[in-house]
Order: sequence, then structure tokens, then C-alpha cells
Amino acid sequence: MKVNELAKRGGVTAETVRHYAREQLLAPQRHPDNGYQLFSDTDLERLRFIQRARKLGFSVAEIRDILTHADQGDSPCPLVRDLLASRLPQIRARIAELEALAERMEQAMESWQQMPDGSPDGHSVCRLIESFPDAPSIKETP
Amino acid sequence: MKVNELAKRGGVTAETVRHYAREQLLAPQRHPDNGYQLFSDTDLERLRFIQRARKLGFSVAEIRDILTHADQGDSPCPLVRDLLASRLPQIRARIAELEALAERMEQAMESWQQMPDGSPDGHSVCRLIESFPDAPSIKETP
DNA sequence: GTAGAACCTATGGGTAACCCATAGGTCAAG
DNA sequence: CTTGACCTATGGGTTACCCATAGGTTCTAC
Repeated sequence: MKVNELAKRGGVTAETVRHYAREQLLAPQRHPDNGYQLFSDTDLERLRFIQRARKLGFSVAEIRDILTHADQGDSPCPLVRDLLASRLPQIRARIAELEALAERMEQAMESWQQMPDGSPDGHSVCRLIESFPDAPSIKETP
Repeated sequence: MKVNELAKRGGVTAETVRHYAREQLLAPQRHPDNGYQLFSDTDLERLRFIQRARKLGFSVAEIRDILTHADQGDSPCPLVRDLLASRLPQIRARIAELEALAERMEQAMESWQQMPDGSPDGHSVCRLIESFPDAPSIKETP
């Protein structure tokens, strides 16, 4: 099957399929005449595997590693366990970051309710924001 | 003061200061002889404002808008209120996404405890992952 | 048989907020 | 006058795609 058909059967866009092919997660055959990528049913299974792995938080690069292991006949399962175990605390940390952010935002909105919209002068841009501490800025760890 | 001094006083890297200058959040003067960027105390105040705004979740582009308003003598405060009010539910949604992800990960790790590390065959890469549903993949809305 | 739709290819650019490397100019101190 | 510390501008990397473009192919209808 060609890109579009695989994409529809897997529930992703054709661009996503091409992306995975570029990133070596899929290795379709090529039609010798026109260079079209030809995917098999095994590729569809692979795509579904990729979807599940993405849903569990694995990155595309990690999934490539997992698939490479499997393609060489090695069990990728220990790797999978390790990756998940080390990723989970990162996700938890990210959640905590975002919760702290949300709390700051809510506190700000609340305390702003009784503050007027001032005009900017040479030293103040917006007292709403300036009424907050600066110090260590937020780390963006998506 | 030059880039490095502003950066140290503001608690950021010199690269970050250059980034903000490139993005028009800071508009330093230029030394006529050597082209060095020269920052004033007002720029330091501006940098501190930027830090506070970042900590409240504003993007660099949004902060540029806020500063542009203020530079034109308009109060940016209504904009600030609107931006924050519309960003907060997005943050909450992102938190919910990540919590769902974390829950999937924990469920996976738990159910995997009694599963062996299988060897890959033609149809299975890793049963650990394949034991999970695929369906709608996770949307990455950082 | 041929026009046009619908599909394919590869390439390159965009996203967010920086970080890092490079090449080359500047400056203060010893 | 030579280090070493600093400055400049440029371009590439990060993540997982999306989109536009130009040009080749296949399918469908007339």
C-alpha cells in the first residue's frame, strides 16, 4: 500500500507516515519504476506499535531504538522498562511545574481584581506584573 | 553596561539577553565605534519585567506585544489580563493531559511486573507495549 | 486518448526559547 | 604587545510534526 492508505488505516496523516519513514521507524520498499514507498501489513502493525508507544510517552528517537533492537532479534523490553521508569518522574516534575505556574497565574488574577489598569511611565510597564517577584525563572521542560 | 553585565545583574545568560535583543524585547543603544550593545538601567528594569512575565507564563512574543503597548504610552494591562485569562485553561488542559499520560505509564509499569521480556517475532515487537490500546494519540500541547 | 483530479516525490522552512560553535573584531592588563 | 576575556553576526541544533512548492505519476471520466 502507498503512503495515503497506510496513513488512513493507521489514523494518522500522510505527512506523519513520511516523517516516520524519514526517521527510520518505517522502512518501506520502493517501487522500482516510480520510487513510491510501498508499505506492507507488517508496516501497518509497526505503525500501530508506534502509536501505542507514543501514547505511553516514548519519543520518536526512543521508538527508533526500540524497533532497532527488535529488528536485530534482541528483546527491547528491558529498554522499554528502563525508559518508562526514568521518564515517569520527569513527567511528574513537569506536572508539578505546571501546577505551580497555574497557581501563580490564579493568584495573580485574583490579586489583580482590585488593581487598576495603570498607564506606563518611565519606570513601570504594568504594575500587575511588576507586583510579582522575579527570581529563578521557570524551566521549560516539556 | 554591556551584554555580560546586564545578564549577570538580571540572572540570565548573555545568550538570553542577546535573544531578547534580537526579538526586540530590549532595544539597546549601539556604541558608535565598535557596535557593542549598550544597556541602561531602564533595560535592566525591562529585563526584570520580562523575567516576571515569563514566570507568569507569557511567551516572548506576548511580552513583546505588552512592551510595545507600553512603549507607545498605552496601558498594556487589559491585554495582560486577557492573555492570562485565556492561557490559564490551556495550562490546566496540559496538566490534565500529562496526568493522563502519567497514569497510563503507571498502569503500564504495574501490569508489566508480571510479564516476561519476550523475544521479538515477525508480528510482535514488544508485548509490553502491544498490550496497550492505540486509538487517538496524544496531542502535544506544551 | 487525453484532460484533470488526486496522488506521489524531495526539499526547505516554520514552530518556542533559547543553547552552542565559529570566525573575526575589541579591549584591559601585565 | 600579547594574552585572555569579551564583543559581534551567522548558522545549526533541539521536538514532532505541518505546510508549501515544484515536478513526476496514476487514476478516472469523457
